[in-house]
Amino acid sequence: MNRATSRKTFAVSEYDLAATLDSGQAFRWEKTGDVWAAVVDGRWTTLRQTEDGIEARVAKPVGDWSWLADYLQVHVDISEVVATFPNDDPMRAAVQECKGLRLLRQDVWECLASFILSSNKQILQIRQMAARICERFGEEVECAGAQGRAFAFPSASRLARASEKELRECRLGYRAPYLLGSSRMVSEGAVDLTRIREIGCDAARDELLKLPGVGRKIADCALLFSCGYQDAFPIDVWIMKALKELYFARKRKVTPKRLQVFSQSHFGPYGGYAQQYLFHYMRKRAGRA
DNA sequence: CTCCAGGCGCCTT
DNA sequence: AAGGCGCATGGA
Repeated sequence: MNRATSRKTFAVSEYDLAATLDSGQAFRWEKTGDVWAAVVDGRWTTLRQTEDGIEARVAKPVGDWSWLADYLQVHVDISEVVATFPNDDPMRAAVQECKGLRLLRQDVWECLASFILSSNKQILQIRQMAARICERFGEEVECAGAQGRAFAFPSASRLARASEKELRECRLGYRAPYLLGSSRMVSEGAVDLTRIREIGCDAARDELLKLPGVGRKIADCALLFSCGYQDAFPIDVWIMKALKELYFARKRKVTPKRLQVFSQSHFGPYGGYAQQYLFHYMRKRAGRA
């Protein structure tokens, strides 16, 4: 065990921290100036991009920083990943526009629950819903400085003890019973998230699909953003639009099934990364227009 | 005001 | 198997 410190620099290059934390894969990061703050692995954590890489701080000194290295996936050689992408116009444009975009490795339950909230909502509103359930049900975490109070994402067992009414008071709308039902099944072990990273992508997806409010898209988000299944390819409205416009512009009728099959074969072993590049590329384009 | 948002579940053909 | 619709809420 190394000497405990409250600050550490991860020496990484080709890592766009802002793009990564604000690309719709995680919903808890808040930016103040050039500093990003959130609770990771039960610790209030701040991150800042520097010349040398990423500088991290925590409230209480820790000796082992592997929890954060793993979360940030600092060991990933992103140029190696990008090299596997198909060499076509859309991907070249997306890579050019999104240099340094990465995938995080989030907590499985937090990621899954967050995406249960995501259906038919804008990213800003997902963030607001997540913040409300953290404040109401999450454990308070020690937090340095004048940032106010910080709360961890509530566990499945804690949310399972909430009422649907309480969840609706967090403005979850019709998602409240979905989150409650999934919380109960996970906390009772009807769906085992603890082994989900080891059982293979397809088996893991089948497991997640047992949960109420979890369909193909939300399952794929959890598989990609928290389980490390890097070929999972979530198809949401943005990606649907991207695939239709960029790859099927000449076709009149493109079915979701067709796009699903295409995405699995076209984007290679790191298809999930390719998906995130396309997603971010489309959002940036829309933001400019 | 209307439109639609990192969809899902359920009900029709 | 495939398509349509309702759902709560609130930003644009």
